[in-house]
Amino acid sequence: MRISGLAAATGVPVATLKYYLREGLVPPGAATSRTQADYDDTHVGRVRLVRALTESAGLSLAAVRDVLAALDDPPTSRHDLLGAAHHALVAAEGDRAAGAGTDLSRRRARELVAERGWCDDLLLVDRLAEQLDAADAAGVEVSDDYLRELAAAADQIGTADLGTVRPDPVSALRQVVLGTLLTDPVLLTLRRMAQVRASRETGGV
Amino acid sequence: MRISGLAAATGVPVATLKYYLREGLVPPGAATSRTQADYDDTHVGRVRLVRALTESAGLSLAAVRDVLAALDDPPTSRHDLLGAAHHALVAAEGDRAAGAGTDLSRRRARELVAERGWCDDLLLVDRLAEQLDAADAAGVEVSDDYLRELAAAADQIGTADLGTVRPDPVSALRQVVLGTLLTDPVLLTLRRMAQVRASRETGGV
DNA sequence: CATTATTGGGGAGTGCTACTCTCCAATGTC
DNA sequence: GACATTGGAGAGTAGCACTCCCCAATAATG
Repeated sequence: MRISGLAAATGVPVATLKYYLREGLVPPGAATSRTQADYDDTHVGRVRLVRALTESAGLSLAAVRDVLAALDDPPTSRHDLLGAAHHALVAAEGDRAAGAGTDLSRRRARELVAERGWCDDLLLVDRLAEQLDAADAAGVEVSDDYLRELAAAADQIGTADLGTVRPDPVSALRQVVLGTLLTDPVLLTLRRMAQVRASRETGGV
Repeated sequence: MRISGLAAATGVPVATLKYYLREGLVPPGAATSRTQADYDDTHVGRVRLVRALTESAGLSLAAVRDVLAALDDPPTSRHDLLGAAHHALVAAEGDRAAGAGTDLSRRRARELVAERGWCDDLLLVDRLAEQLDAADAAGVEVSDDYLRELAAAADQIGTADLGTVRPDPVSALRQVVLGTLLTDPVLLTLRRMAQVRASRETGGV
């Protein structure tokens, strides 16, 4: 399959594919001559993956590149797999995290983590603290009780996420990283649907 | 307070505040002369809100404008409040929804909604269908069982969301819309934390 | 009252991202 | 042999979120 075939198979314009190739988001095809290369199904999958991560998960191309690099790498030691996965996830997401949140919100975050028996990954705790600060600054009060309920729901989700994983380390990494990124928007949509249901039940509002 | 005071109070540069004023994201201050206007605490709150929605919730300025417009409007009829809220939320988020998803995924989405007893808001169902398609295209399989678990967790969250609301209609709208937008990232962070916990429990992986 | 600083307003410029266009000689196809 | 297509690379584009600069009018200061 030549580049126009790849374009036809994925619905992505040839010019954009060339751009992805240049940027290293899609590996080059097998060159059959100086002006011809052959693309196969793995390329089709790659292109679709890039589109899904940008369009649905909302990642930037730079973030996509990081995620793909993490997936392609043999994850050094197999027991550090989830660590690698989260490194990829966290790095792929907001770089808007320079500061580390207020002392107060960091304490709240750390207390919640401790209460749940979660590990206190510094990156994640800091991020949570910043998000709590942002809500506070916007005048939205996030109570401890409410936060606990969110955490309980997250706990269920985390369990479900890991439940889908096969023991095979490479596909597990792929499954967790991509699955999480691609079902984040799904989760938020479900949340909105559930809100509508909840509002009906609590009366007309 | 003049514009420099507003800048000092919010940490946002004067040039940026002027830009927000021009774009109508922040209402003009009370003009005390042709070259002077007075800003008060409501302006400080507005600016902080804009920053929280862009930096933490990841909205574009255009989306922020839509959300603010929806909040400022008297919500026509008070019983359509959640409807207004969701209209604001949905409109504020992805416009990347032109198509409507595969027939298959739309059916899956509608079945899930029916199973949960949720209302089948067309906009939300279509969005969910597209997100499922994106995951599928990327080669990530989302099983029905897994989706059900996500929905169950979402149901809890939706209940918790509505539980924080006071019967006062105006503050309820504000609470739901802003609360949802600002705790979406919180929820995703908690999910990642829970994944780390789950991975520890299922063995070293 | 004179001088200096600041203000609101607005146009234009910046840096970044994700493409998109144009050109080229080499190659494939009919 | 004529024409279309390809890979490669440079340059151009559109949109976004600022950021800079200039202006005359005003406020603050001595």
